[in-house]
Amino acid sequence: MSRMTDTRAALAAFSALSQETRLEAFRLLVKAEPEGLPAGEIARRLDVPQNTMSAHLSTLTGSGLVLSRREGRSIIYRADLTAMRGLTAFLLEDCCRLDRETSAPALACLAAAGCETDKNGAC
Amino acid sequence: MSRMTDTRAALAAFSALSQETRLEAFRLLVKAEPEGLPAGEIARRLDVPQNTMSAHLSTLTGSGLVLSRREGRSIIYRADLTAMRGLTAFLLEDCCRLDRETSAPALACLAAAGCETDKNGAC
DNA sequence: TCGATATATCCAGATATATGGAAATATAAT
DNA sequence: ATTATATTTCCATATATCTGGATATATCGA
Repeated sequence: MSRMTDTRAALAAFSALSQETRLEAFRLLVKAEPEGLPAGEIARRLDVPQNTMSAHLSTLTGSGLVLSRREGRSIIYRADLTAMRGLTAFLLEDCCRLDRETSAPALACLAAAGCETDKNGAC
Repeated sequence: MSRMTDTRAALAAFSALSQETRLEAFRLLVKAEPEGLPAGEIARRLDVPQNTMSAHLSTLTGSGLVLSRREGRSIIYRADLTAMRGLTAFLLEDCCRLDRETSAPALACLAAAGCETDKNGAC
């Protein structure tokens, strides 16, 4: 399920990214791939109280754009590039009116253009 | 200025697309390219009161994703595919960490993959 | 077990957004 | 001029979101 199948997921993703702190956090996490970052570190870097940041991270996680795992006392957050790719595909299918069959190679094309690839070869 | 240069524009765009009625309206407008649709028609198709729709269209216009022009008594709304492309590029630069120079051909690549092209050959 | 660290949850006030009735504006036709 | 049409603006209410203090939970080390 790497594709944003319904509007629901897209709405959640857009909503998550429509808040400054969350957008910054997400960009931070994308840059921090694939290691990810602990919640406290994110809060510190963005200079936001930890509980406020925690609420935002929860929103990001709920939107599907971010994943988390516990590691000792820390909780490590990671950007979910697959979901990100899905959101981009959703946008492309609207913007460029690409259908599913066409957008798949289009995304592969982006991968070829230099972006990070996962095990499936997509960006 | 076809590129989403700062976070401001991206935030406004994400915010505009994070509401169901607006997302539907935007998708409708993308499909209606390049003719566009009058406000009333959009309201009718989405079954939303015209003043409510007007407020949403105003938000979309303010975000830069949608353009409008008066035509007689009607006001015709159109999706701004250039802005749309900018938003996609913003996403790609985060997701795939493409820089400006790389994302340009990547977008052209998408155009080649079958999407609509404008006079500059981008999708 | 106790204290320290990392994070989440609870809660409430502040702020922003969504919604739609009523009235205003702009254009067109008669 | 008057009336009909298309849309916006005004305004108030309802709803959702943001924020951060206080507190709870979970894990680790001594």
